[in-house]
Amino acid sequence: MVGSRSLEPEEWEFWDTYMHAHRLLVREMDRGLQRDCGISKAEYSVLVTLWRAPGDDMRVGELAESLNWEKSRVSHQLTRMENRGFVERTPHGAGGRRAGIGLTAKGRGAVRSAMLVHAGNIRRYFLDLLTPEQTAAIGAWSEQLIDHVEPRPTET
Amino acid sequence: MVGSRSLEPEEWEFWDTYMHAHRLLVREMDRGLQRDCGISKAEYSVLVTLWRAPGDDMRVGELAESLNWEKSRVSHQLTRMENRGFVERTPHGAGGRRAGIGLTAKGRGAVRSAMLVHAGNIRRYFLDLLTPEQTAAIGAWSEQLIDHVEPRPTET
DNA sequence: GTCCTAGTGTTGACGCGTCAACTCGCTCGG
DNA sequence: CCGAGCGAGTTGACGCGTCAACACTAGGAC
Repeated sequence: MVGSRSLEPEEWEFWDTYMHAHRLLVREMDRGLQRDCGISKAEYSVLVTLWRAPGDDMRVGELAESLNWEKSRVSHQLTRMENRGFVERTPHGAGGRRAGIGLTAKGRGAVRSAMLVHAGNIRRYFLDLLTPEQTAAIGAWSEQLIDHVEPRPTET
Repeated sequence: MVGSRSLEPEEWEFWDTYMHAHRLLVREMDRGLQRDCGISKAEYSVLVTLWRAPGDDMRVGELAESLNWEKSRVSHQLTRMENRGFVERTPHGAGGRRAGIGLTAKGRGAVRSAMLVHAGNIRRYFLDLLTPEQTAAIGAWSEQLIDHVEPRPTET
């Protein structure tokens, strides 16, 4: 497996084409969110996760777990979003420890419109461009890759 | 807003799964390059592009064009890579040409090993996991998406 | 009690990426 | 000649993301 022999030209090209397509897809999705809602993809992820949270506030660790992000990344992101007024850290832990993360009213408003915009863009730039066979192929491949890299028995 | 009707649950899930898979793929590719060659994906792209360049040095604009990057991004990247000793900006002042970009010996060495490592990882994390039908589907989709977003007859 | 360790969250340094503003040298119109 | 404008390249500010290091609390072990 460490054969590391080089790829055939058409394999390189296939890889490049796929990566290029994905980059464009992500770029358009990001720009749509930014342009229409004024939020970034990272902010979107946090907002949606908090919005779907059962209780009113989450802990940083839960957020990190749920997003599959590192805690430090969550913390940095929360700092930025707190400055923008989307979330607030409630100092509600035992002994003055900051623990709870909650959406502000502004955050709740943002997430509502963002989900609509995002859904539309997923349709426009992704779902609508796929034939059923391509959908099946990409779905199967995605699951297989996830299983391969991160063997986690989340079988559906 | 546009049509913006929300997505069906299985559409959301399809999107999430695909994005998750792609994130894992990119992460593994990046880590492999970083671990085995000590270079980042961005550095890899620049190194390979310079290595494949016809002459001995390129201009920033050509590099940007070739990589499909913004010039400022190229410039920032070159600054970092110059500090690391992979490339050099040759003051080429006469005739309106300002700076040529060339690989150093270290850069040439790095690109050689990086391409092998990268090729192996593309195989391991991408090509080997695809059935021929999936390959065909992803290839077709990629080209269609590129055409959709960036209507440019890039025949590669 | 003190020390050790584990868990949780934060911070700093740094690379990556975008956008806007800037410099520099050239060319062209007056 | 002068300056407006253009194209090439750079820089700065800022957000995103990772890694390593740093609190701080809690729970034992002794």
